Amino acid sequence: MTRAEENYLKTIFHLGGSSSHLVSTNAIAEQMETKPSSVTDMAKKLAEKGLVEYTKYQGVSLSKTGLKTALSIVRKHRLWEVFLVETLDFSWDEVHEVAEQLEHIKSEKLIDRIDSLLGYPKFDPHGDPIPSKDGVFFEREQQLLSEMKPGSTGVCVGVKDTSSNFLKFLDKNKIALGDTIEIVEIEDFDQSLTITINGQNMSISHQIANNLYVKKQE
Amino acid sequence: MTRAEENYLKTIFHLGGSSSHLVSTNAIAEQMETKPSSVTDMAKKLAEKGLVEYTKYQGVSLSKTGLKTALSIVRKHRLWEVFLVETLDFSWDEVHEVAEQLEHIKSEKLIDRIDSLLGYPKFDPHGDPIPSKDGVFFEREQQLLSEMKPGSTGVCVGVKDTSSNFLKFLDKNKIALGDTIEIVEIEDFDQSLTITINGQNMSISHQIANNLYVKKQE
DNA sequence: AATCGTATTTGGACATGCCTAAAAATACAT
DNA sequence: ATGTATTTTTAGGCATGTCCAAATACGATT
Repeated sequence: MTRAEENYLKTIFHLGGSSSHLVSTNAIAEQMETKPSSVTDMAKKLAEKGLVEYTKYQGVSLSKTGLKTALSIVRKHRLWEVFLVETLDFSWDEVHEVAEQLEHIKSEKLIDRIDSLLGYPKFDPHGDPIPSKDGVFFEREQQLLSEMKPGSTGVCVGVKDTSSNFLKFLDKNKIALGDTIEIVEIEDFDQSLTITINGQNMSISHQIANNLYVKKQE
Repeated sequence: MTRAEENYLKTIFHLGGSSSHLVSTNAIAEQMETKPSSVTDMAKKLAEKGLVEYTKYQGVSLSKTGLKTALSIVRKHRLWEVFLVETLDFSWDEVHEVAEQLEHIKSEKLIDRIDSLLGYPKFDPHGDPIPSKDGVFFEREQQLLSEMKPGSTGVCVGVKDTSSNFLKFLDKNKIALGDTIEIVEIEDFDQSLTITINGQNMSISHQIANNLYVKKQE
């Protein structure tokens, strides 16, 4: 299993290509910043190896073993992210790049020991769930802050955009996972929100709210 | 800097190719388990990039920047080995393979934090010195146990052979770095040694003694 | 059902890093 | 000094993974 193959499987997984949902050549190319023709080549190769199902002009989806492989890479990526933040004091906006490299290290013992060192975390620093050794993970009940109604309350559980810029913005405004947010009001003309967080009122744009996952409080 | 380039530089360093000492194509090929013709190709490429000096039919040696790069890879390899043993409870005979992969991770911050986490160790689990960030390291005063005279005493400081087999042998016989060894006698016909270690007498073959570094005690 | 525009695939090409087989240079004999 | 053995290089090829440009298929519209 080469690094390129692993990256393709991971991307297909992130684009929802599990359980026979088809992902288009174009979508993969865009996500990976490569060309559709390269994707076609790799699709053939992965299909050959039984890691994806591929139908010409239709798209690809992960096979059972393909999904298993993808999950193990995602697991490694997210565990390394936790390690970088928890053990080495990286901030959550600088872990992605390094984890992209570390996720390809081949040693089951290594990742299991890291898992144990960290106390078997269930979520990574961005709130994404970490698959267990045997590929099980819980999709947490969540929705975008932008989908909530005024008057409702939620706990911040994850981010959709994991770009450094967005994460730094959250840091600067003291918005962190675990914080409780109440929606006070939504402006009609630009969809911006007034929220209460940590006892303070503040205004955030629709774009921000559209990239923050919250868990609705009853 | 590709992974292959890094591996070549590391190998040249280990074969003593610093400070204008020439290393032969064949030696590199053998060490890397590849063919001499491949080495020639890479030698040209590295010379092109200014990382080695290369004269046809003579051999290669590291340039200043080549040495710097090699040292940074060796530093990373050895720090990761310490991390695996100290933090993740790997045994010293199973760290090499994984460290071979980890040494290629590109993140200065990562390795510096690992260094700090470990308390800036000076030696790796096999007793090899760890270069500092700016490439400085101390070659410890040492000699092979097989070169010592009967009646002399030394402290075990390193291993020459780092193969899993040899290291497991040492474990099994309770020989560890830091132990004091006294040479009682050397057999004439097979060069085997009788030594006192941890208050016990034992016999070891010449081959074993030829792979153990000790520091002579005055 | 024909057409237009987009998505996808094909064919040909390139860089990297490796290989084999043959040629060239060097080293070592006598 | 000359021939032989060894080392090293060259030449040509192969696999991986990428790209571009051209050809092809799809699907939405009419």
